[in-house]
Amino acid sequence: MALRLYNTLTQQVEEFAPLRNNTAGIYTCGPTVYDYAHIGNFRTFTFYDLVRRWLRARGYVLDHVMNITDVEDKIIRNALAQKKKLDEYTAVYEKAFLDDSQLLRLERPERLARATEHIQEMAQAIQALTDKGFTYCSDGSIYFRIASFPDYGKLSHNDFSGMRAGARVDVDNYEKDDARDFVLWKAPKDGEPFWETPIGPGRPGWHIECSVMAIRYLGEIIDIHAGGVDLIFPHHENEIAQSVSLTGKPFVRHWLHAEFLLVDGQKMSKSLGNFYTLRDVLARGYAPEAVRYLLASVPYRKQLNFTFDGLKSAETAIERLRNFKARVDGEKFQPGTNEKFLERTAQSAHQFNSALDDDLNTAEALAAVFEYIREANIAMDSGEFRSENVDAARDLLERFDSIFDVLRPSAKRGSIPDEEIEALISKRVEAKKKRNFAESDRIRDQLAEQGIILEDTKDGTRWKRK
RNA sequence: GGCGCGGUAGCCAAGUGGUAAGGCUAAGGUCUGCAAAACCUUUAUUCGUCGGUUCGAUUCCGACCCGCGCCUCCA
Repeated sequence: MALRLYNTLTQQVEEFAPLRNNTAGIYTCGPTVYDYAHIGNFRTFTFYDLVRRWLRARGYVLDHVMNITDVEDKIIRNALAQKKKLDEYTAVYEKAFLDDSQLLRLERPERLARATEHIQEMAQAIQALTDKGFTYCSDGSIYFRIASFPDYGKLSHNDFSGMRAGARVDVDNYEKDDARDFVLWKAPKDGEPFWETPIGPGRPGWHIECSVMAIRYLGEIIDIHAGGVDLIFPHHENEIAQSVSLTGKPFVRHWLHAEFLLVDGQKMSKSLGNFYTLRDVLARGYAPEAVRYLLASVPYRKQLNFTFDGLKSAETAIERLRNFKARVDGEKFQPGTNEKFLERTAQSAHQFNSALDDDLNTAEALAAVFEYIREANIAMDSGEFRSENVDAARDLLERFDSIFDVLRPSAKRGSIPDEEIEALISKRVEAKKKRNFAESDRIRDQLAEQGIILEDTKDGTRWKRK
């Protein structure tokens, strides 16, 4: 079965097929680097990562561009307050974003595109829109005239046809002809950074960067454009208006939107005090993989209520997966093949694939894996699992981990080295042989204090870091 | 008010016109020198409410109730 994805535009699940035979052109709305990204932002970014990984698993070559918005009102305000140059200010948060992404094992897109590095191209695009009659000027700023774009509202399924607000004043005190119109280019204001361009001095509005950079790197029609649901209106609606007006072609074939992460049943906000950055969560001692697992385990079109209980539950679930992997890798099985169980493994792999093909149903994919693990454990306990079943089990785990990527523990600082652990374990084995359980338990407790858990199996002692 | 998402066991959550996946938690048990890991058993006659269609609905239709989000800052 082919990969099927829900398309916000058509409100239907549609088969994915890229325009350029095997290459998927993807544009995702990235961070605005005015502050640390919070885990709600990372829910969406984790979703992008899953899209990437699953497309690759399905044989597509990725051509993925993500923007970094490094010029915008809040950035300018904060940079001014700290008396810093724009790029000096944004560099801190861009780095923080990339570091956090790495902790969450989010793959780097093929290209990261900074808004400030494409100002002249944006100016050109705005000029082109002006030449075609889609814009107007007001107080040195340039606006897009929504009245000139009849399809406005198609993505968000809003009907604006009856709505004709008169001239009004927006938050920036710029004059607009129509409430729906949005700014393409902002005239310079006192003390604020601006760029000299053929369309005059100023800085770009928010929406134009995505249209310009997407078209620049991916062509006029892109396969997938993704973001959070809050971007559907007005951001993506405005991107469509600009891009289609510019090229005369449909802009995007699949619009994908991730639902919100909630905290205490509400959208995260600083005023409610339910605002967590990744740093906040890790500072409480949770592993980054647990965050990744939690964010990935709830299908992206469903709101996800973040709780620390949920994180704990994610950690335990990961433990179970890792324990199983350790068993597959470390246990000695009787020689031979259990054909029936090979079939069972293939069935689980198929179930896993079908779940992800079905609009990235990660919950169902996980269920397939856990069900398999339970049955494999039973087969191992009863001796029905044979040495030649190991490879298939490993393949399944690898396929799982190529998407979820939680099996490898994150390095923890300050742990004792492996050799030291092994040495202590040998001492303990000796003590146990002599039935000196007091000594063997003492060693086990000593290791436990340092976060090392021992497991005695019929094939010897296995250990892991907690 | 318009648009969108959702209401399934203590918590998270999948799913189907034919009688409820999976994870976590809890209790009991098997295994173990004791643990750990693993396994077994138990936990929703029921899927927001009320109607309708149907031999049969959690799943389709209608109405209603509740939660969340967007409606020119926003993942």
